[in-house]
Amino acid sequence: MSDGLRTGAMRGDSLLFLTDEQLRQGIEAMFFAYRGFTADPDRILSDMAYGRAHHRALHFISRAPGTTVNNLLNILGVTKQSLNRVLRTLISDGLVESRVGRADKRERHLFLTDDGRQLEQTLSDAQRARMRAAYRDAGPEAVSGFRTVLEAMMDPEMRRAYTRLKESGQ
Amino acid sequence: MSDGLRTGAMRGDSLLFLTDEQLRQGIEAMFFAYRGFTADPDRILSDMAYGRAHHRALHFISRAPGTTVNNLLNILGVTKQSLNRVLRTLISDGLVESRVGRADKRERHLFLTDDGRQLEQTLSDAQRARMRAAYRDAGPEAVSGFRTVLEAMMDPEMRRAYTRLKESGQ
DNA sequence: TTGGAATGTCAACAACACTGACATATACTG
DNA sequence: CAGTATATGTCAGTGTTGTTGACATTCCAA
Repeated sequence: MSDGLRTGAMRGDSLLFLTDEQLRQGIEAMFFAYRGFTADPDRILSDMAYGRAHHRALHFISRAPGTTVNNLLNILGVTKQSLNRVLRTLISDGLVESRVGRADKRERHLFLTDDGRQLEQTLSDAQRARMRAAYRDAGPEAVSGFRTVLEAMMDPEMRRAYTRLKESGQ
Repeated sequence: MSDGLRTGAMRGDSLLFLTDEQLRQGIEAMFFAYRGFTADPDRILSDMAYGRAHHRALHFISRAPGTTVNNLLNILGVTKQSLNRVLRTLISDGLVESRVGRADKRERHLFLTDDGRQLEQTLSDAQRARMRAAYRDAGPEAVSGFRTVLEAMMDPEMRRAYTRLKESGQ
């Protein structure tokens, strides 16, 4: 790696980072890192009757309280049948509340209950702890590059969803 | 948290990248990017009787021909029973060859057949194309940061496996 | 040589995704 | 108002991929 390159440097030596070998290393890095990324919440959830799908639902409901089922569907990229199975258990277990829409009564708006918030917090804390350690080790410039590449890797539609969430957040 | 900073780069403005909001954005970026990361091979595989697990097996056998089942197990992080199901179909479909070990007859060494190599290539090409586009858009410095953060996010054991592969590669 | 460890296989089950079909309530439109 | 579209929920069936448990084979060391 190393490489100063960049500005006047995109010729000759450069583009080395686009070799098949470099790309393959990136692919493997994504694979191994994603395993770490999900490991901690998975461990916590394995003791309960929940799985990764429940975590994802809790995360995005927490992030966008009042979101509709349809919106959540699009963000998660699963079918309504699949999401419904997850939501049903979360609602009946009292972690998520579903309120009929005021403007459009067909819609259901989703909120976390106190219990839901608490579980989400537990999972989130575990995942953030790993993220924080990685960020700290890598430093701010690496983090910036990390986010840039991830964003470039998304499907355009998901990039829009991501950007929307990001802007609503801060 | 906080902690002994770093060196030149961490003063004043800094540590902003460690706020919960920043971490959450990183988490979401990982989620959405991973979807993109797997989307292209998944699309190709959905027409066949194979899935993502088959792709992973093909990838790592291609990367380390002659690897044993046990070694593959550790890299993939699944149980031997789970891997075995995948390998069985790949072998019976003539994409992977399993040879009994010479030194230790308990071991099976795995190799891709010509057909296996061809499918692996097809999947790999699709995945690399997206990776290449993302890398190109982001630039070499961002790529360097990307890899640094991913590496820091891995479990130590996986980081070792990753490093070993990386060094065997180039 | 015998017992334990390593390796791999088979069977059964669970989680979570998918498709397809259909029901219900509500909203919109001509 | 009638008819169509939308949002949600549900049932049934299927596929992939993970899990445990049980077991056979092979190797190695006491």
